[in-house]
Amino acid sequence: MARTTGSHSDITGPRIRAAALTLFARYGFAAVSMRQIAKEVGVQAGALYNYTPDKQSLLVELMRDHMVELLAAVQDDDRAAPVVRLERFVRFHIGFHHERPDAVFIAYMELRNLEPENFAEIETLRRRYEGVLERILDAGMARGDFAVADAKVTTWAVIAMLTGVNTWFRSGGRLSLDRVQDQYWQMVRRMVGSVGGSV
Amino acid sequence: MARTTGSHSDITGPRIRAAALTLFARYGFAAVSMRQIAKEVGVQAGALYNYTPDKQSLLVELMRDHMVELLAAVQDDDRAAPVVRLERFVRFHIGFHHERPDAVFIAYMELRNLEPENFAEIETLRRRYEGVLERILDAGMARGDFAVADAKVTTWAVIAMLTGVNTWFRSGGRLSLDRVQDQYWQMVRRMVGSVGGSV
DNA sequence: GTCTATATTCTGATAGAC
DNA sequence: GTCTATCAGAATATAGAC
Repeated sequence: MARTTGSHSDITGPRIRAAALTLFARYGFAAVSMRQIAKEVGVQAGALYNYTPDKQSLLVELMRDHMVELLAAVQDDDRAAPVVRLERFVRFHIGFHHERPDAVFIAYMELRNLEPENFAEIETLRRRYEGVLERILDAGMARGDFAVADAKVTTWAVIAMLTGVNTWFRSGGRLSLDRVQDQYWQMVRRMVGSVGGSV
Repeated sequence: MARTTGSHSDITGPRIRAAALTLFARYGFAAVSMRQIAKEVGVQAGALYNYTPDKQSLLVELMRDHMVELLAAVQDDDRAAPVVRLERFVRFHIGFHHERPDAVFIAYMELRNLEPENFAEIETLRRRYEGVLERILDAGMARGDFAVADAKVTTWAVIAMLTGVNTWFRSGGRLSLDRVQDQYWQMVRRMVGSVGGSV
């Protein structure tokens, strides 16, 4: 039996977050007003404050959820060969980020709008994600599969390159997502000095 | 002889642009008020409007100046070997962007705050810069020096990777700028399938 | 839980004195 | 060219009715 009255705490909360995600991504956190979010959801501005203490909390929750989801999904298996782990990481990063462009955009662009303690929290999560790739590179170097000058620099280079896909790739264009993942994997494989085609 | 009165049109204008650059980069265009800019310069808010018709013009002028400077500085010589041109491009991009982090940040982050015709103008300039790299890759493929699956995709991948340096590199840290340029050049050279060390 | 109404502060931009 | 003063509107957040 559906609810019958004006009580919608189970549905309004998610809708507020969804509206904030879309609007923050399109116009930027500072440019979006609480009234705009409320209008998108179909409630009055005052009603938002039943779900979030303030605008800043709305932003940091979106960013934290995104980073936590990312970390839960990445699933690196350190028993596999480094080159296999690296290929999985490259394809995963492109695919995961492609599915949530708004969250990715916010997570990378709105860091400067976070208050210091919130910034520190999100940065810790980001560094943890970077650590996944760095450990793969370290493992490959230890086995002699990769020839990388600096694992940290290479980590940043690879992640910047992969995240950049979101700025130009759109489904239905000249290239399929699979093909894009193939091309980036080829580039990354070469970058780390793993020229062999085998495992 | 120095000027003696309250007339400072030759100095206030640049100071306004400098203040806007710093503040927009730090807090974001939408989050910065004209009063904040005026305070940084040391004038009242109304005085700003002797130098700019509105806030939007201030933003687009900063972005246009940056892109025009970038295009004037890139200087590709198509008589040189593609691998030489590519190395110069990589080192140039990192060096140029390192010297003006605020302008780079604004040019990449505030596109969504541009009105449509301003956005179109800046995008044209950006595509022109990307074209410089794309032509280098095309030339290298035509000569068989590079083995690149897709020149456009590779262009975007390389530029994203190189621009990403600004997010982590700071002078005086573990690595010198020269060393960073060396490492990125090695990665790019491998990415495009140019494994030989000679010209 | 949502509403209306409002307190308070800030916004971009303009007018007119000097 | 810069100032003070101001307009008209929008911002975040809160109070209290229902």
